[in-house]
Amino acid sequence: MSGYNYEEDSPLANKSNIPEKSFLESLSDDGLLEYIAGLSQEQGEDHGEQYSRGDYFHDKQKRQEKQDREFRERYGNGSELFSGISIYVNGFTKPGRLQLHEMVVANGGKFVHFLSCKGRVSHIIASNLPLKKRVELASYKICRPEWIVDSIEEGKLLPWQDYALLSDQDEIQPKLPQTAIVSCKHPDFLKQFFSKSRLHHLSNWKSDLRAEFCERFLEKPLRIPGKSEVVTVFHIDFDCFFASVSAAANGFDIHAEPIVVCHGTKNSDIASCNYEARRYGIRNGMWVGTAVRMMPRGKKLVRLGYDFEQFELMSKRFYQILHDSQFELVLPISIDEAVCVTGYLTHSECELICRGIRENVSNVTNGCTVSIGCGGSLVLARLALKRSKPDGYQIVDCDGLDDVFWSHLKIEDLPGVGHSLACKISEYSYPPIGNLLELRQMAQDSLRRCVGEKMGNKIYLAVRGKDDEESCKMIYEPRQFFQRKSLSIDINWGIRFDTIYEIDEFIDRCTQYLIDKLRELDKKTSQLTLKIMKRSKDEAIEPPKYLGMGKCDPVARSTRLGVPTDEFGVIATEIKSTFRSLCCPPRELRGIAIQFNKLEKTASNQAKLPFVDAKIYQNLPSDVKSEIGRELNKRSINIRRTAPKRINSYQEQFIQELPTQIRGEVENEIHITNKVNKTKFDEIKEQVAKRQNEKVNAKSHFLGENTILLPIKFQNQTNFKKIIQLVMNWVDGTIRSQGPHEKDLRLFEKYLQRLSDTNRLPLVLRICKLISVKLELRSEFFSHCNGFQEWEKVLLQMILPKLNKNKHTFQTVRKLDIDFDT
DNA sequence: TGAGTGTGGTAGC
DNA sequence: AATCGCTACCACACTCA
Repeated sequence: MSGYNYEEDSPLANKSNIPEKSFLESLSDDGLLEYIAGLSQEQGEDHGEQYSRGDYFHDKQKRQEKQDREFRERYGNGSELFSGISIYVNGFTKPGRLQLHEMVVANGGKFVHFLSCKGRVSHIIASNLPLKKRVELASYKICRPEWIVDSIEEGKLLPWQDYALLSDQDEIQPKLPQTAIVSCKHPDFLKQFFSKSRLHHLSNWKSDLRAEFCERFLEKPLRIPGKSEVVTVFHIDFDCFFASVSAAANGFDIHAEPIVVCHGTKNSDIASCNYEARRYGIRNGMWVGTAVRMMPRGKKLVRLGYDFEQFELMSKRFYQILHDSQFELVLPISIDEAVCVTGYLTHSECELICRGIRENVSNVTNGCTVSIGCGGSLVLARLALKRSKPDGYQIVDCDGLDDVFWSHLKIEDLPGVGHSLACKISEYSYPPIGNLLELRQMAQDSLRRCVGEKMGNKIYLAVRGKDDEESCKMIYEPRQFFQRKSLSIDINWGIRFDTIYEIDEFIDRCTQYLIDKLRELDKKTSQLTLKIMKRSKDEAIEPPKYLGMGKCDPVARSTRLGVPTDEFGVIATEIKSTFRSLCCPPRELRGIAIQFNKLEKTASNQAKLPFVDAKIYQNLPSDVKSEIGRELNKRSINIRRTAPKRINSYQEQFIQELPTQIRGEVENEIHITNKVNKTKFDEIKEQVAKRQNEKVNAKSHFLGENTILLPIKFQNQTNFKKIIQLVMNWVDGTIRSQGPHEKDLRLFEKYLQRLSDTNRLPLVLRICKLISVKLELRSEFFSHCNGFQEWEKVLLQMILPKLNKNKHTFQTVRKLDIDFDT
């Protein structure tokens, strides 16, 4: 170890000269937070009395600055290897903390001593991390110290991912033989399902690649070609990616046997099949059983499983090659596919590039092949790619395109044209259009009439080798193009529930999943959509595919939230409430999708507002607390729990969890109450209190326990009884006077509407009956009163119509009564 | 006429 | 044993004021 002596540098002698106050004041916000964290951290260690807080920290601060300067002077050969990187070392490491500190600082990096403030640390170095800490630091880049050592040795910054600290659990846990399927009622369902879902992986990879593109862009703004510039586009794509990679990983020769990648043996989707399998007519997306039947007698079809890790690894190497090539833009399309853009290149230059890439990729992926299409526009590159497959490349020049090129392309080869549009187009004229050569003959107007304005235009341009404006955005406004605009989760497999409560729990878990992602993005949402898949009438309860969704009717409903939010309570409650409004009997549900539609950046003043962890604050030596407290106060820095819980009063939390509609009302009520408190009209006050009480009780009925983690309980007898009690008192109290107040009545009506919207007509019926009985009982004395007549009107004009309107659904609702325990 | 909603289609393997 | 049918985004038809 180098000869640094910390004690030597301690400017203890100076301590009396520095007024304590000015020291605190002299620190930046970050510095202050660090100071507090440090103080709290060191509190447990035996420091001795001679060390007072001011000196201690001042020492530390000065010492560190000095150290860093010295390190750099002594060792810094001007290396900027770690420039822009700031590391934090956690726990015991080899080499040790001090050595790492030295290495990083000497090479232009920053060394952070405390993890007090998020965002200041780019990497965490650790050799071993206990599970708890791992969870706590999950959002950081955590890698082993060898990353630093090796990077210095190599003289270049190595990818930290290669040194990522794997959890002990990951390593120790033995690979279990196929685990049984976890039911959708089980908390681990989502995790297990996603871990095996190819589509989930494809979607996630795509999002990650897009996010990475944006980050890259932010770091180093790319040169975007001008719209008038001539560009060359390379569209590069693996040949049957999953099949190739799985085959290579399992030692199969991709050319020798027909291979498919799938889970099962019968009604399982084929994610990918090699060209050998395609010779027999097998296609991606087919069921395995169908494919097996297409094989000639005696010929075997090889079935391989998914190896998502391997797919990811191969993709990483693929993209690495593209990034290392001299493209101006590398645009991610999917895990195995990218579009690369350069300025004008000659034909032979293009050829050189295509060959180079194909060879490089094959070298690093155990012989997997990519095909490349190259042309002067996105669409030409893509069409050329189609023609080049498999295992080839094609460079096309717009002017030199012959009829052969077009006649070999199918309508579905056009980007954005799938099965549905292809059918529409081919059937639009007689004889049916079969290839792009024929489609080129179609007039722009007919095309637009056939497939719509935009798509008609797009296709018209596409068959002439030109991109439409929308597709161009990928090149000319890539950041906007790859920016995420929504966030959602879809589950349409394995969904089999019996009760509404199980669905509530499931919705809670989905919501939590989304919120975690939302917070990672530092965003909030202001519009939600719930989409469900409901078994179509007359469809079998269990479809051919095991736990599949079968034929379903999709239904969607969206909600606007007044204020963008990332609160679990608000969102989960809203979704659960929306689910009820869609009237799907629990057993008929086959799929759920939840979307966050309008994403907004978390308000910057809120996001950046520094805060001190309450725990840390509590740990401070008591003599400093008050002083620190004052300083924090002065700077408007909050003390709060680390898991930010912004709701502090019971009432607020309660309101947060109400569905928006009701929330608005309750908030309004509270607003009125506050006003009333000022004007002190006792009578009104009483009325409002009563009304509010009634509302709150009504909400308790909806929400049951107020803990967000508990399932919503609808059968809470006590609460419903309370509501009835309230209503009855209300009727009693107003029957002999002027009748119900209009405002009260409106609230009451909304409550009834809510009940009927959420399939609880029996409750409405019960309220109806009780009121009717009450009126009957009172008719002898009060039938002449205004109030009596008003109530009769309510019964006949408001409540009964609701029941009648829903008569047709009453039958099904009846069946659900058991669930609602009325 | 413009804004908002729900539906449908497509893309990747 | 089966089986893991996701998810972001655009365009359109429709409704409402």
